[in-house]
Amino acid sequence: MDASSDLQNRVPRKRRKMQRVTMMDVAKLAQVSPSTVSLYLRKPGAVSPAAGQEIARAISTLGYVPNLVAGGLAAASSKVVSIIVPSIRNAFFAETVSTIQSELSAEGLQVILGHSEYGEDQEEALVRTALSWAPAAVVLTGLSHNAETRKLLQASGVPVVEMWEIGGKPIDMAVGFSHPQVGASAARHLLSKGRRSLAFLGARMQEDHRAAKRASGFAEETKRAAEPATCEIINHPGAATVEAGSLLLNRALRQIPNLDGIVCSNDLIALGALFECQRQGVAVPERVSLVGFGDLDFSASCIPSLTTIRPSGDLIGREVARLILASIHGERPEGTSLVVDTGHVLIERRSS
Amino acid sequence: MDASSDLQNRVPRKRRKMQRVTMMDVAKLAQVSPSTVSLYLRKPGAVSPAAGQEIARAISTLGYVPNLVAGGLAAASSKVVSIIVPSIRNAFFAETVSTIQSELSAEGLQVILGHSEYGEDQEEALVRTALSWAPAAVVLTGLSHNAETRKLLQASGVPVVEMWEIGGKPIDMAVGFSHPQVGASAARHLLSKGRRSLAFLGARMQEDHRAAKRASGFAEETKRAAEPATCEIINHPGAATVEAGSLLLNRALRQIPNLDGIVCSNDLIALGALFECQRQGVAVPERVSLVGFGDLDFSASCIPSLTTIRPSGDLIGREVARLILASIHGERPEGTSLVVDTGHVLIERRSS
DNA sequence: AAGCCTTATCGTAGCGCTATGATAAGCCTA
DNA sequence: TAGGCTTATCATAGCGCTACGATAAGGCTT
Repeated sequence: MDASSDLQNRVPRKRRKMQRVTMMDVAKLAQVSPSTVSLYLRKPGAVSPAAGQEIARAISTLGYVPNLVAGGLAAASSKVVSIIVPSIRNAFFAETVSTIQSELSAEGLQVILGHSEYGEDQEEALVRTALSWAPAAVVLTGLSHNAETRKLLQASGVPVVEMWEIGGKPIDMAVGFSHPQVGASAARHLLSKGRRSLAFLGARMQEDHRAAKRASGFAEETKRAAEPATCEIINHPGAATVEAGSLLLNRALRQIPNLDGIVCSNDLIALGALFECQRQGVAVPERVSLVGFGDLDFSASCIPSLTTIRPSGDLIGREVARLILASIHGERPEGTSLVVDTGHVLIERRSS
Repeated sequence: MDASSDLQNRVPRKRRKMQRVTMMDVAKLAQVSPSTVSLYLRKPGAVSPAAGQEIARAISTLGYVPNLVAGGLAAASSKVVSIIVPSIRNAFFAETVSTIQSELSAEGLQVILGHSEYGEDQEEALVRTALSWAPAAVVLTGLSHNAETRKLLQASGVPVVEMWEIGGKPIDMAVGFSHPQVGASAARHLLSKGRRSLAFLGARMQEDHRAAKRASGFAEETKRAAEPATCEIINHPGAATVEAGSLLLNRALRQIPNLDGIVCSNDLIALGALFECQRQGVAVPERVSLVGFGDLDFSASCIPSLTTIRPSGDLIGREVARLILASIHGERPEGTSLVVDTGHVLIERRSS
């Protein structure tokens, strides 16, 4: 035979890999069409009870596991929600992610996780891969992103929720609270206790813009006070840890002779500061008042118990999930950008 | 025309949704075939430099984002690794997940996260959905799973890593350490300090089998001691929190008159116990020695600093990632189940 | 009983990509 | 210069599912 005929009647290619059980197999066993199986899986109410039972039986006898990848491709949108946080090690974000995850998994959505380590370029890369999953929604942390990230997301048409911060223009939706207001609340609290030489102890504020905003809100409220008061912002370039808190406290003690009020960028730092006060013989709250942020696990139990500001990562998570589900179900008021303020609560305990 | 001819020459269906830019578009612009673009994306070295440049240019002008869902379907295995932990709120797992994620993302793998809340049936459901992603690997926590979970995973042929525990028969691979040995180390340490009335304070040990194993390892080592020593295991049914630690300490003080050595199931509980000792006027380490587990952030800084056992969640994460990558690249010795012991280290500080 | 709705089910064309094997284009070697 | 080997590139058949539109089967009207 000649070459041209060879081109025409080609041998069927070897199939690469037969996967276990497909929807087709289920359909055959249940004596219905694949479409009906698919329909049953997506909207069980739409098929007749008889067919439904037949299909359910077939699924269980065959041990059928639907292939979400194929489904995602066919539906042009996969059942994943991509969440990008600065760090999962951070208890705040862990709580929120955990809550979002719980709420979404009830609706059959998966969570894909990424952490940016507070880098905007790294965040952009994560957004890029997130979008290659054709996700049902993307969740970002904060409102600060580089231009490319915003462009990518806007162009994608995917619902986007920015969480843990409000007070700027969101890409799409936002759930969180105002960080400057948190700083201001802390300042007012200390001022109301008669404290006049204040310090804000923060970590990694070059990158953690939200912490920086709490600091500046704090500083501004101090300036605005009726009685004259001073305020210094002290930053630790490393991570916000208990140890950083100890270091920061010592720096504050050195820099501010009459220091009598301290706000920490989070409760871990506050705990470190508290321990260091104890070591240095600085009485809390007698000589200095201490206010944290986050209301972590230990904050109510430590000695003295820690006055802190609770932002409720849990509530944020629930609201994020709610907005995502509403968007997916098309219940969202078109055109308006949705912003939910979850607020914050100052919890007064013994340290102030 | 009759019905049968109508069946034959049907109108082409409306396409549902055109996606932005496809590989085809890139191929057209770069004047090569789609296969070449695909090849370039997967193995850049395999295409000529000239074609590569052309393709790269096309990708950037069009802003092409590859569709991983389609890729996953075609390749019969998606670039996701599914990690199932009991809880992300737990600092241990957060650390490990974070590390795995970092290591894997360098190889273009995504992490899908699930949390089982210490429920085996919930874990099974998570494994089921995990498998519907045709994942490159599945990571589970611990060696205790229900029969169905094991069956599903074994049948799937997907690489499986069980982490944070060794000492049983893994489904496929395991990375972790022996929990009874951790308990035994803690017991030996307290005994060596002359402590004889010991207690193990744990939380949620009905569900947290690993904590329960640390407790029993502790109890057995105590029995085996040269000098006679007693040991009680006290369990708090709720979560392992600082507050649980306070409650547990009070119960221990009530139940054990001469209590002089305490091991806590984790450092959060130990911190709570430490605070409570301070409140109750129980001198640590003079009257009781205290040993924790986990070496969390605060353990070195608290007062007194906490003797603890470090399991190294970070190392576990790195090893898990290494095994996964080896499996994917087919560098794994066939047939052997791989088990990596990451060990544990007792860090002696002031609390003992 | 004809006509018109519903409702349940089906057939099939892609979704965008990768794997496979084929082909074309060089590049030696004899 | 022919034959044999590498590469580099290509054409195409699915991967398993969902969405679309069509069809069949009843159930009401009038």
